[in-house]
Amino acid sequence: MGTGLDLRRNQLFQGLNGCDLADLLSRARQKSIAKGSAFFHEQEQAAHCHLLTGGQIKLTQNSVEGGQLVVRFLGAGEVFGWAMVLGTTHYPGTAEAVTDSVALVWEAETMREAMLAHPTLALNALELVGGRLHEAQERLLELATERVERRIARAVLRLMAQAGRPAAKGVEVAFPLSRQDLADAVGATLHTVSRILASWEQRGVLGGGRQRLVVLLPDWLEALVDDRAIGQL
Amino acid sequence: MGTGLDLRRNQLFQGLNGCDLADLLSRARQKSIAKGSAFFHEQEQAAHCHLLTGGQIKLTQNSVEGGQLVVRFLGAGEVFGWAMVLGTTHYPGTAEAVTDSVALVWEAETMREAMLAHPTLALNALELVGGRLHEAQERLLELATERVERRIARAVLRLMAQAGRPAAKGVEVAFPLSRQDLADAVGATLHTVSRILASWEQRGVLGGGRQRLVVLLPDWLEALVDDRAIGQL
DNA sequence: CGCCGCATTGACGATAATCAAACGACGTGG
DNA sequence: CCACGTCGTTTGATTATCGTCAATGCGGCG
Repeated sequence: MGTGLDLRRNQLFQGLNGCDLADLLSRARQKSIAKGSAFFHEQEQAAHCHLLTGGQIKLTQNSVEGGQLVVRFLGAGEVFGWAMVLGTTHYPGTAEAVTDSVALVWEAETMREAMLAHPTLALNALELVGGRLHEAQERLLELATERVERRIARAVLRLMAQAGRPAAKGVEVAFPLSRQDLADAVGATLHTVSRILASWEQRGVLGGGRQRLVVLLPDWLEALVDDRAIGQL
Repeated sequence: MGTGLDLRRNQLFQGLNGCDLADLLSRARQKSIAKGSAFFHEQEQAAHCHLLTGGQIKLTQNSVEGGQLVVRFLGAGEVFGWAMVLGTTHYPGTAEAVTDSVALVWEAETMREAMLAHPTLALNALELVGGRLHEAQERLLELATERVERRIARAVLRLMAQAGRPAAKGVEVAFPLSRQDLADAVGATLHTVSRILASWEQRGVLGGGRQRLVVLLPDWLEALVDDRAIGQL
């Protein structure tokens, strides 16, 4: 569709033959969402299944008294909002576009039928969810056992790996994210994050500014994550 | 097999016809593990898929520097240790028996073939993992936004729902668990958990002792979880 | 030009970790 | 059967990490 995204290479569609894929695609609808709006909101009835073909989104969950958690950031090619396919009737989170975004949308029922007809598709989905579960448990371990600074370092490295783009000096995270977002991703407050990032900036580990993040010394962050106390100054 | 566990009712096997189920079962091996030992350890090569038919186990993950997280407690009828089916080559955690336990064990490959042959099975698995993912994300939100006391309350209520057994007075958690286990389940230290449980005991919310837990006032815990500050004394 | 949302910074306080010690129950072996 | 040792638990004192409260600065957008 001219977006440069080859769906045959998508993890979800591996092993599916061309005709079947085309058939499945013909059953999808396209949905465009402007930056700042959402594909769906937490607690809404979940009847669809989404595949992001362009743009970037942020999956969030809200606790009763104001707390927010960024479940994950995602970019083109990733599946999301498929609660119904996974056996949940309501969306567990909100999918907000942080960039103008486009997604393919199927009726959950259509996707389930396709999986029954093409077990490969179901197995691919199983691996996909398996991967997400694995990640979630890794994060749980980190959140339960590590302190804030290291968790932030991990988050930054992940963002770099996922949305990194070489910049004038260092690697820029091509993803508009506020300190608040980062805080919500690691389970900390805006303030703590700001302080820590500021200290990293002083040491020349990081650059950036308003909604931007540029990693200058990834190795330094890796060292911080891989424990050892780092040669301080 | 005389364990009183009806596998036809198992979530994983729903919608599978009797013959196919019998066939699949005939391909399983049985494995017994004594209390204190493990079905498998974190980081081991994962070539199998397990279904607990008797006993109780504890799934744990260890962080580099000593921290431990209890991923989940589970009882008869639950699937576990199927990393390979979910696309991971090594077990992400350890499955330790807290009671003498028995499990059916398949080669991961066998299970994958069965899923290809019976898409229903794959869809059931997908829902199962979907549920686990959902739980994991809920825990992430809690861990990131709530205080220790409330997290403990939640954990206790969950344990009660999962392994509760009416006792002389109140409901006993039929699961041998130490304060340390509970601490590792909520991301706190043994000491903090001990203190909080002690305070609950004083108020008559809880009873129990060494490795035992008896909930006397579940409503009180629910109130604690559902926020509002509770009428103190 | 002025407002609004994002970010920075400081002071303070509290939650929960860490350090430290002792107790009680249970199981084991003498 | 009792003594002993181990493991789980309790409790106290102290500290530190991080959240809360508060105020100000900055940059973009209307």
